[in-house]
Formats: sequence, C-alpha cells, structure tokens
Amino acid sequence: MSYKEKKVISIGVISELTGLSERQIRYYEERKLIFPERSKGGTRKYSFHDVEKLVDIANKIEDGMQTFEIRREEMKKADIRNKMLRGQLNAAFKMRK
Amino acid sequence: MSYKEKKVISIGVISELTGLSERQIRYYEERKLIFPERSKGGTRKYSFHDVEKLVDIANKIEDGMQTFEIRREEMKKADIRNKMLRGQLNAAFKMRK
DNA sequence: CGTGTAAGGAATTCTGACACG
DNA sequence: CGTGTAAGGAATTCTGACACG
Repeated sequence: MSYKEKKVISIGVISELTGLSERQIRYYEERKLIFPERSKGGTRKYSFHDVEKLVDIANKIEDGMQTFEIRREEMKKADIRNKMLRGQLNAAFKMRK
Repeated sequence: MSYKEKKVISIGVISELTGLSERQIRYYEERKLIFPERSKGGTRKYSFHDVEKLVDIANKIEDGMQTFEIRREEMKKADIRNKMLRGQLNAAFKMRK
C-alpha cells in the first residue's frame, strides 16, 4: 500500500490540511462519507487520500449537495467498479474453460 | 512537496511504524539525525521519509555504528550534493557569458 | 441538515532527571 | 553511549448533548 493510503494522521492535522473543523470531519464520518481507522486508545487516524476526499466533500456541500446525496453518488461509483470487476473476472473464467 | 515529505505523523504512530521506542526517536533527534516539525502546542510531527530515515538509523546502530558517525556520514553526503549542485550552477552560469 | 460550543474524561505527548554502563 | 522509566504537566482527542434552524 502506498503512503497515500496509510491511515496515520490525527484529526488535528487533518483539520489544518483541509481547513475543515474537527466537528465537520467527525460529522462526515457519521454520515459514512469517510472511514478513519482508530488507535488502540480510540483516536482517529486518516490518510492523505482522506484529505482529498474531505476537500471533495466540502466542495460538494458548498455547492448545496447534501451528505446523503454525496454518499449515494459514492455508492454508485463503487457499484459500477464492482460490476466492471465482475465482468473482468467472468471473462477470465470463461477463457479458462 | 509530495506526501512522503509532509510532516504530519505523531510520534506514537512513528513508533509503531518503525518499531522504535519514543525514547529512541527523541534521542536521534537530540543527536541531529532527524528533524521533526512541531505543532503550535509543541508536539512533534514526522514524515514518511522520516520513517525510512529512522529505519536506516536503527540498522546502522544495530551494526555498531555510533550516532555521531551516522551524522558525519549524513553531513558528507549533503556536502557532496552541495558541491555537485555548485558545479552545475557554475557550468550553467559560464554558458550564459 | 450541518455546524458550533461547553463539559468532563481519557489518551497522547512533552521535558528533565535518574539509572545503568 | 544509547535506552528505560517514573513524574508531573500540558496538548490533543473523544463522546454525548444542547443550540440554531
């Protein structure tokens, strides 16, 4: 896994990097838009990828989009990715028969 | 600046990533081998590059090298880099005359 | 709905020092 | 020299709640 995906950054730093309040960052997690890991003690850990995600989210919210819409959009993307992956695997499987 | 160089990781996470104790990590800073940044509150912030540096340092110490030797080695490398850079710049300057 | 805030507590980090060697 | 540790304090983060709207 690349550095970009490693969850090692605490919420305070994330707040600085994104310009969002800690409240906002935690709320977007509550709405299932981001998924930080946790230390043994329970503190949240984010990745650089999460920083980019958060900036995207913030922009969409500024444009008037609601969190559930952003989430739905995200789900749709993941769905398409899954279908494409299935297609790939299926094609590969058929070739082996 | 790439993600690798951004100083955003706290000492606890660095300790986990490197397997070194916080004591060791702070000591290597005292010996001028690494240079974390500080938050307003004074907590140390490291980069992924520092993680790699620390692993290197730990290996050298395990091989019996002393911190001042590691530092000397580092200084020498930086020195060579500087000389090469000067050479480059000088050559470029002459070409313009 | 999305965000601010005060509240109390817990986890994290800091420094300077003593210890061993 | 390099590292462990106990000590006391400060910075950081956590959760649940009230507020506004």
